[in-house]
Amino acid sequence: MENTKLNFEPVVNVSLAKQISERILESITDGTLKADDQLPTEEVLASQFQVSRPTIREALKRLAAQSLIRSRRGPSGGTFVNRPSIVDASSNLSTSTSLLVSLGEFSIPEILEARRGLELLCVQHAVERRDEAELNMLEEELLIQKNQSISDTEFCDSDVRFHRILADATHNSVLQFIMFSVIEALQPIENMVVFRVRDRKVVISQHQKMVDALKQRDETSATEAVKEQTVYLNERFQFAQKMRKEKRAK
Amino acid sequence: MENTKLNFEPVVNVSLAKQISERILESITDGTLKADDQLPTEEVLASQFQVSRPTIREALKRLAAQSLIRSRRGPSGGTFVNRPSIVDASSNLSTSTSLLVSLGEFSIPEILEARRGLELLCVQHAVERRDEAELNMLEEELLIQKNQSISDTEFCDSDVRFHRILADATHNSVLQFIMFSVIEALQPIENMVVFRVRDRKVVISQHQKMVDALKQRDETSATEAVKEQTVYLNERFQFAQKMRKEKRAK
DNA sequence: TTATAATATTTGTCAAGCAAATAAATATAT
DNA sequence: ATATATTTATTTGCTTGACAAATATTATAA
Repeated sequence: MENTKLNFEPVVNVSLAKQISERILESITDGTLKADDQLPTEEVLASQFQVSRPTIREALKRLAAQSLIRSRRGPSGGTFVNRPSIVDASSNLSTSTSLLVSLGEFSIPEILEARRGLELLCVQHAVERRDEAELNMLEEELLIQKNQSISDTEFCDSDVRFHRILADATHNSVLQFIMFSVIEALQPIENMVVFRVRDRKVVISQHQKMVDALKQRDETSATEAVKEQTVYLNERFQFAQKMRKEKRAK
Repeated sequence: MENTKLNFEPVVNVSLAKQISERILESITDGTLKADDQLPTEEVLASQFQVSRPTIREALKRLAAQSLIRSRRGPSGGTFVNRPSIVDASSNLSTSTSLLVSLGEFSIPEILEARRGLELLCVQHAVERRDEAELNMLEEELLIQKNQSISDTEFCDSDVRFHRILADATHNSVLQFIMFSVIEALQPIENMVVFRVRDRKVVISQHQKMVDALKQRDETSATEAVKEQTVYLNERFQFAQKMRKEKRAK
């Protein structure tokens, strides 16, 4: 028979630092701690939580790793709550996505499929909302890409920027947030696998078609260009894979 | 005139802990450290990096915060590299997305627009790839939702699960990854703003339509259902906002 | 042979203090 | 009187040394 009187709370087997970081995180999410608010000094926190300073520091480092807080030394220094920027969150997302990619949790076809869908989504909105500044920036990148003397790395960097501008042109920060991370995390392997074999000119012509379509607010044409590029990348990827297989067979 | 001889490297002004965590992260991303590999003990790391143990611990905590490593005490204990799971990465993403949401970096219309696009993308693939198990799970959730005696919280939880199954049915782990986080992070505010006013029956009928469409692999109907739901949620949101405004005017 | 106890190893935590950065207050020189 | 340099106080950054707690291995005893 169960003893209903003995309804103990589970004994915490979580490190103090983790508990503390979670408590502070809670204060941030529930609004008790707002952006740019100052936390008590480490010493005060230590006495409040009844732990030592190193333990407090470990807890703070956990939060700093997520760029939720920042610290500065000196008087009027201390630890402050960060205004969480989309850029910071994106870069965090990128690193974890990159890791998932590099450890093979995502397959290349899956990635290409996802990118295709997301990018189609982006251009649909971008066609409606793009402004002159974005068009100019896209043209600028195109100019860089057309310059045949640039290195592969420079070309890839410009490619990433191009697609980021495309995401910006949606004027939807949620889509921007997702696309920033996805592009940055997924582009490297795309390039590694696909890029060496593909012809820059084809990619440039597809980019040109996108820019033209955006200029004329022609959704059909923009969509077509994205699809063309995905198909092309897919082909190149298949080809690269076949090459590798043959090389291994030798 | 510049002295080209004096081409100093910039003096590092980054904390030791951060530098160390970055070095270890590098080892993980470049494959030197593989999943489940054991790191040297804290003491060894301390002597390798020529710093104290607390500093090493701060560095490790940064990595632990991103669930990149885990630690266990005792002999044959130590610190190990985590196999990065999509679930872990998703939950990390969710927390940072939630934060961006709660601090108003994303507006509700933006969120709804993004969700609409992403969900349309999902059902397009789900229609083709869904299997019997997923259909059954969706039906199960529908049954729960139809039960009028459940609480609002239970209904919302089921709603989240429903949309997660929808993402699973794409059989694309990249899309799953993105949708898991987006759904989890964005649903709460959707519910907060939208749910109290909306009629469960409408939502259920939309869900039913999605399931039916998936069953018959009818993309048009599935797409329609998603659009219907988005439009409905948008209306409810507008209404809720209007209500609040009038209340404030009183 | 099996159960129990001792032991060694490794992370978790603490204590106390010095180092370094930095803003504010103070002193000094012009 | 103003500008500049110096001191000082405060706060994080980091170190040393130590003990506690968990836990696998080994040794011991029934």
